[in-house]
Amino acid sequence: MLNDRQTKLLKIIVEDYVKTARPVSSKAICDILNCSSATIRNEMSYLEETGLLEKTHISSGRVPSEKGYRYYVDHILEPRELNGEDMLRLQTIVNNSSLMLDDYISKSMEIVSEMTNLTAIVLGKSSKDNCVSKVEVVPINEHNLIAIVITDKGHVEHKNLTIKENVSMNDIKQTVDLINKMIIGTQLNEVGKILEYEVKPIIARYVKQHEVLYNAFYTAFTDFAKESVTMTGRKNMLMQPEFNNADKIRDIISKFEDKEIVDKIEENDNGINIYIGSETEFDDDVTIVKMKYEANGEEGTIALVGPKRMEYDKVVALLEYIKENMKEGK
Amino acid sequence: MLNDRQTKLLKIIVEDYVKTARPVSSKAICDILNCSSATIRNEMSYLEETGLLEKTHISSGRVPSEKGYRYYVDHILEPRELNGEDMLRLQTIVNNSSLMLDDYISKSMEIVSEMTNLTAIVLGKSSKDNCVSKVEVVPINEHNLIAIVITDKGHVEHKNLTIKENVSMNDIKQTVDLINKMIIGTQLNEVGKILEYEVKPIIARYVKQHEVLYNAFYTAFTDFAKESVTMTGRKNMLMQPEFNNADKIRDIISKFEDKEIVDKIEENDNGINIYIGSETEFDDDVTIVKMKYEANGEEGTIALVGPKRMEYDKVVALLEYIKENMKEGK
DNA sequence: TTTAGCACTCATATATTGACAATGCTAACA
DNA sequence: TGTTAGCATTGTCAATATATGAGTGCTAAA
Repeated sequence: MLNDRQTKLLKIIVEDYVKTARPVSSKAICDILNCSSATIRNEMSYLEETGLLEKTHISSGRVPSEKGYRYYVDHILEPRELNGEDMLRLQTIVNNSSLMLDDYISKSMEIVSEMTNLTAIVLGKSSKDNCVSKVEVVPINEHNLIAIVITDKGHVEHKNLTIKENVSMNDIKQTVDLINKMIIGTQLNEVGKILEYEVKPIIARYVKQHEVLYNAFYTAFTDFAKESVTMTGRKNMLMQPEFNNADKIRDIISKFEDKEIVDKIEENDNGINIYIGSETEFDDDVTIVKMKYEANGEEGTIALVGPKRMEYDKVVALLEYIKENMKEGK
Repeated sequence: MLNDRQTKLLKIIVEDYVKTARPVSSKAICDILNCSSATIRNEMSYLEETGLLEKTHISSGRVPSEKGYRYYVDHILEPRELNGEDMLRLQTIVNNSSLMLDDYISKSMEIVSEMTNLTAIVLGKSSKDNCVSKVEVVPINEHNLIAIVITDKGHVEHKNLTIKENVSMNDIKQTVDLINKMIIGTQLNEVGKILEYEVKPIIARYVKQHEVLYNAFYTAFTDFAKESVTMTGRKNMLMQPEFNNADKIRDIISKFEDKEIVDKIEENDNGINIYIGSETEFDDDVTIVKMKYEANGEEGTIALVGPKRMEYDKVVALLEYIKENMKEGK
């Protein structure tokens, strides 16, 4: 455990380094803590022994280590009060009552990304537990149909179906009616089973080209499971000095293009979670701040990605603000 | 105009430089052209006077200038025959008959991006000239509806509508029926007018809360106009050595994030168009190869973006192959 | 426990050097 | 007239040296 002065010191070093991106020297701190640089150096070397600080080289100033950031986040950090300007920008979105939840979230995150210079990620609301509330089929021409599935939480997915053989409009209608009858109210991830074991046997009896039709719908439904990921402000974060060499940037970009890695962000518990450096499985210089939300029975995850050296207090405050204003029903 | 040997020389230099990314020396060419390096140097210096070649420094080998690439593309380039492996990979997509046009294109471009190490862009089929073929509204709960618009070419867009005041289900149904009656067959970019001048007056008479409903639908339709842009393989192109400094990469990434710049690619005539360096309004080191297509009455644009130093012959061959196989109706 | 002072270390910037890869030019040659 | 050999010239690249300054660790004294 750190004593009062050590805690203050760590806080100062983290926050100064976050601001300037330069190792913090003992001299720079004297004034703030009212003691000489030598005293600071003594304390610094203790914090370094504890593993909370690091030097970039033997005679450099100190930089927070990963453990240092972790300690800061766990024990020192308190959400910063939002400044008036930021508050105002977000407020206009909160107040726009014609926005539905999804739009409220993506718009807010766009702004947050800009305000923090971080990359904002909105992970597709996991629609697995959405229930089918309507299936619709619209013919485009002889061989093409559009299947539309709507869930009870307001998500819509559509898929174009191509049917090679001639299938009568009547058969199609019959199939759709049947599907509607059998699977309304079913959770999306259950639909596959029901189609296979309950719907298929029946249409096999009544519908002539049932194989063709069945396959078309089956692929349509299974495709709906895929989740969407949207990102904004990739460039913002890459402007940070920790990403000032080409290979580093390329690496980060590659990671972003690989959806699997982005998806991994989602596997964790509720509230705001902060993953620092190696904890991210992404990059040792990167921190990911993640928040699950639940509103109107719909849940999702938003995340901010940026250098370890980020304004944790501001980020947390912003996310909490978004969550706060989401609860009030949209 | 270049004589035969000069033409050959330019071709060799372009293709060698494309392959190796290193300035081409006179010595390296002797063998191919059966003459001494001095002779090559004489020819080279002529091509440099003409502005087709450049040096990176006074004693370096030669590199094609922008004008050199332009000359190569205009007068020398002939589409390379696709190699068996590439052909095969694309063929599997061509043969997958359950794919509709859009999917065929995006899947093909994904593969092309991988094969060429370029960034592939599929620009949203300009749906302006699509006609509305159906409008549907599905209620989610008291205050939220989903409006779905389907066009004759099989595009589907949907939008969640929030309605603050209490509106009766009956009013909604009436409005939707009316909209359906009035605007089916109308081009998307005409819908606005018809809504304003023909639909609005009528629902104003028959529907109680017409303002609320009308506004909801109006914003829904106007939003549909927005076009989609998808990109794959950004990272591929950034691996190229011309983008090996951080600022350059940052610059390119920023450009990609700015939709306006990407959209600009679209404003040009049919067939395959190649924009080199400064012609791109993107970056002097970048070439954009763009192809408009039209199939089944639907048109769109695909583009490949990469360094000027790209395999033009391969790129052209691939795009032509895609276009060829698209015509056969999907 | 704090502090002043000093030796020490390392990053950063700049200059120096030699090896090398090309070129341009000139003069000779076919 | 076109081609070529030879050589001086030029700039890149990598390795090495040099100076400067910022910051530390340690010690001894307050």
